[in-house]
Amino acid sequence: MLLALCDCNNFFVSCERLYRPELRGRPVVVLSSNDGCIVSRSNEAKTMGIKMGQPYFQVETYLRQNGVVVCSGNLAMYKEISDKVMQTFERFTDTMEVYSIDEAFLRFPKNAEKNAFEYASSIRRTVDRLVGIPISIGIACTKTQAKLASEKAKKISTGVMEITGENVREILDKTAIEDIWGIGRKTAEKLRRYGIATAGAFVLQDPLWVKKELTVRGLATQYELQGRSCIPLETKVPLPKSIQVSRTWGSVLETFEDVWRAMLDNIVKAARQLRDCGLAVGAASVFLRYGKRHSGECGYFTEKLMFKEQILSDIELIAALKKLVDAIYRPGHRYTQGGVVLGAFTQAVYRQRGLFDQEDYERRAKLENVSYTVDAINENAGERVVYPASLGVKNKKWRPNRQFLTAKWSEL
DNA sequence: TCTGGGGTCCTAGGACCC
DNA sequence: TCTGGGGTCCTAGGACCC
Repeated sequence: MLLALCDCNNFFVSCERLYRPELRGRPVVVLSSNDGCIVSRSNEAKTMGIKMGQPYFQVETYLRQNGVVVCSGNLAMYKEISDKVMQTFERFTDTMEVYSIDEAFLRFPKNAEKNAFEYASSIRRTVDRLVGIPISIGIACTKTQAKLASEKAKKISTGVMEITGENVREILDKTAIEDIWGIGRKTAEKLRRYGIATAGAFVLQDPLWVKKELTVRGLATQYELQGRSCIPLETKVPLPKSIQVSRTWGSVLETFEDVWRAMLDNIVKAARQLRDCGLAVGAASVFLRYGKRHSGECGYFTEKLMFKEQILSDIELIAALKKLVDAIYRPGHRYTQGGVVLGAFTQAVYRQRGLFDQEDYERRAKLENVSYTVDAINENAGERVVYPASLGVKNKKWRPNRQFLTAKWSEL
């Protein structure tokens, strides 16, 4: 079995360049929500030493002085482009796992295994022609090896790298332990303390020791690097176990009215996701964060609620969570961020119906129909045209900042 | 003035059960 | 003097991923 990890190069920057071809060849960075941190960099920007995750305000002057183009993140746009990339991948396999917005694992068809390199090259050409996004491809027999191969592929001109029985040894010996998928900062530090600095040294360790020190997941990583597949391809999109929507707001909020409006926007977004997944929610929590997170006094309030019966309509969810937000809100704080987390799901169609509540049941069904209808209208319109009046029409000062937005929705 | 947002899985420890 | 063995469920915290 042969797996390929297809990974879009500098994905968000590449998306921006689709709409602004004049940015090709220039240093470009894309910012996270609220123009907070750098989350994508062009190769030119990487060469200049700009770091992933760097706070924008720290490098603002440097970027301006050095002609780096700055873009506010536009996740809705990137998702549309991602969908087109994934659709293109589907031409090349019937067994694929969409791993993230810019990556997918593809199982190569049997007849492609002999000419894997050529097959991968044709995937690259096709995606470039049909979508215009550059990709790198790593080929191997396990996911962990394929991830590693794709990292190596990014550094060579062909954009394709295959790990085989012949070259695996040499590649692992040249790979720092922290560059392995599944080995994070803490684990890498620990392994280095034991004198294990490369992937090549890691695979030689006693599996029992690895399991004891790094748990079963570290063991899986070790096996995968050795070529034993332990992490299966997840071809079906799993239903989420929780849905979280939170935002750092564009300005500090202090009154309950402001905070509630901002939270309402999060709740409506979360509820829409819930219904899109065909789920109903059994428990929810809200949180409010105040103060400056990285200096001075700060903290957060949070509270959780279990529903007697699982619900999914905006109206019911809003009513329940307003009480919760009311319970955690305390005047006199400078609120900067808030969010909602939904959990304890069941599939909406399989919900248990209460025994003694015919009237409630009918009322609930009506509210749910309202929500489904509103979803359909908004889906059709391509954006949110129907929403709770209490959200307000103007004065949305909680909206995250997006100073450098490339395109407005209407122009896409 | 200013540092994102959204997930998953694993483990340990406590409560509780027989 | 001395106090078993086995299990489940829940939660918090840690670690990892994009």
